[in-house]
Amino acid sequence: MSAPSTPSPAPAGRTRAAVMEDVAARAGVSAMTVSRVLNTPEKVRPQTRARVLAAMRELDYRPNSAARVLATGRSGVLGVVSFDTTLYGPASMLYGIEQAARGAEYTVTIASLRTLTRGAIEEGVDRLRSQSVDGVIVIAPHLSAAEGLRRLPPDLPLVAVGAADDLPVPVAAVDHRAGAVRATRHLLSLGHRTVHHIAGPMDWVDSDARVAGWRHALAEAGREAPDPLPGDWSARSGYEQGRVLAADPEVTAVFAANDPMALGLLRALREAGRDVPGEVSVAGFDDVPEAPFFAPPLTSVRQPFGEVGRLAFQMLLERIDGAEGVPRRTVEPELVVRESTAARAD
Amino acid sequence: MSAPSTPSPAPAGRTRAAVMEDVAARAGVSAMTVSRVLNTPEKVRPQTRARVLAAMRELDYRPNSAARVLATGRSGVLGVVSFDTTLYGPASMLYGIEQAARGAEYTVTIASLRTLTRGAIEEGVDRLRSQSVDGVIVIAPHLSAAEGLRRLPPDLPLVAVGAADDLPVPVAAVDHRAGAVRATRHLLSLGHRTVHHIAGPMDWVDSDARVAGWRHALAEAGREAPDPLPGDWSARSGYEQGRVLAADPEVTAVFAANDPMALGLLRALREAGRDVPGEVSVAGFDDVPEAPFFAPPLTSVRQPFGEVGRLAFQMLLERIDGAEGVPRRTVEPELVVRESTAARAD
DNA sequence: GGGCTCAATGTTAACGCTAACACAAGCTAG
DNA sequence: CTAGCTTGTGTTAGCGTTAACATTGAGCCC
Repeated sequence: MSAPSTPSPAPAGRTRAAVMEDVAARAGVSAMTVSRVLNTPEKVRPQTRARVLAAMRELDYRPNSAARVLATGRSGVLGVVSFDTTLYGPASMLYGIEQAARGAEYTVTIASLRTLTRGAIEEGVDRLRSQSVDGVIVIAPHLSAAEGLRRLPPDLPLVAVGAADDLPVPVAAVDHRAGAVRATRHLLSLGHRTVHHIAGPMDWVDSDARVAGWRHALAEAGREAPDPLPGDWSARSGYEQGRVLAADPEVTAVFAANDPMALGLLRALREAGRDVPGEVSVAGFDDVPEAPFFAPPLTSVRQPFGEVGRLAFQMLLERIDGAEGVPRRTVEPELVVRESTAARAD
Repeated sequence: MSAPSTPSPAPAGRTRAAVMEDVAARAGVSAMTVSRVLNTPEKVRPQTRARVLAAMRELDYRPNSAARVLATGRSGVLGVVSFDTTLYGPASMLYGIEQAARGAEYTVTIASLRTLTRGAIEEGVDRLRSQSVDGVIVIAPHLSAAEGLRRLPPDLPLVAVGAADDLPVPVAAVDHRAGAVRATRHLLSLGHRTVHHIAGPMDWVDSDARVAGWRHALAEAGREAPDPLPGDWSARSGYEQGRVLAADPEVTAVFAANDPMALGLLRALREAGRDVPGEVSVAGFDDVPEAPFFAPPLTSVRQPFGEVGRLAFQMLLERIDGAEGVPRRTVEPELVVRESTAARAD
């Protein structure tokens, strides 16, 4: 349509994209030599290589990956099956994976799950598999996901992120339990008699592990564990459970299983006129970028999402290269103390 | 290694995955008929079709997409080039795109940009193109991205999300300007003499449009526009600029260009002892899920990210199907009034 | 009942690339 | 000086699928 104004190297008027044969003809070599320049350049005489590279540039040649895949059986693509990539955690992990993958010349294809119905994971993996991915990373930290993971094709290289630990698949995860222990110990060390807990949804592995860590820290200090209150990760659920806790004058320390719930909790406490951290201390989990700006700035357990993403990718590479076994590697989270926790007033 | 315990339909011991020819042999037909069962089932006699489908199931056959791509030239894959998929906006759009794509039997491949250096977009598009994507959606709402978008191959179906409006590419966007106008008018209608603004980074199209909308609303009311304060989308920058604003007793209404900055601003005002909304009204932009739980709950402009993602996908489909021209379609954001804005105290 | 159409299926040849082997020329070693 | 190795390149075949054309047989019309 428009006149070619850019100094594009692609000859205008050309109708079909250049293929290897075109490059070969232009450089006066065979297609195979062109292929070698791409894959094993050291096996081509520098002079020839230069001619071929020049021809590629002149024709704006791009290798056709579909043909490559067909010929080699390797795609250089890895699939990520994830539940709700809108959440900060999954989004960050996806990002970490993508960055790591790029460094290793891999491309990432995604399959988001809308729901976690039975079979959803298998369907996601299937969609990716038919795209001939070299391997798959599953981000689905649900207990019910375990079932789906069990019945996956055993020949497909696969790594799960943050999954249950009794699975027959390799897992990369944050040590949620250790994080919960740290947060709870911190609150106890401030003189609180016990620590209440707003938990994540029942179905999540993360929730489970955090409840376990919280329980453990209370037990080792010889304290009773009050019933945890169930939330669903949303600020709203934190708010609702927070209203319950705010009404109970015995409550002086609360550990929320993630930051949005902590935010909701803070609002509930504020509305009930209970000062944080004067009357009640609050700790969260995730350490989202906004946590330092909550009212008050939130003490939270920082999850190294990006790092887990990189770890998962690395483990997947090992699988693809033929590693056996079902390792489980974890990354330690770190407690970041801010102003929402303080010594118990007497 | 382990004994086959699952009732997997794939015959154990089989070494190579089944291909079309295998299915054909088993069903007693030619490969072409199998292909037809997959692509144009109505052209195959029901009886034959059933036999073929049965054979597929028995052999756990999965079509090889690489071969399909090579033969047809269509991949059923679309690429998304995005800047920082960790941010709520891009993550939500990506999700919207993926969901829409799934409905149309498309798969999504991503290329995240680490930086927005010159050429980054082209490089991202190139990476995707060599994966033979059918089309590309670029999420890069930066002014500097414009340059990159200009020099893209004209034959590749492409849609930009939220890009500048003087570009030679189709654009799907939120009408940021209209959103800013609404927020500013709302604040003025509450009796504030003027509205201050914490802007996004200079380089973003979104920032620009929001500044323009804010300016317009002030101008139409005959008010002076104070100098906008530059932020970088982060809560921290909102906090820092907030300290400046909090120190100025003339300031009674602030419109922050996104919610995290509004959150930082709220903290700064709180620390300075200025009541919100008693002394100062605050409005944000994005309406993140946590906004209702800020202190106080934040009035904000809701961005329909998912909708924009769907719109972009739909526009891309039209491109792929041969549509011409460079349409620009926008979605109107909506103002959600909460407790952070109130009538000016006298 | 011969020629026609139409529906269902088969055959052949790509698609663009690379693995595997083949070959030529130059060099080394005995 | 010849067998044997090395280096650089070419040839052939095949990866799994579909487009395009070919074939077969049934049903129909005049």
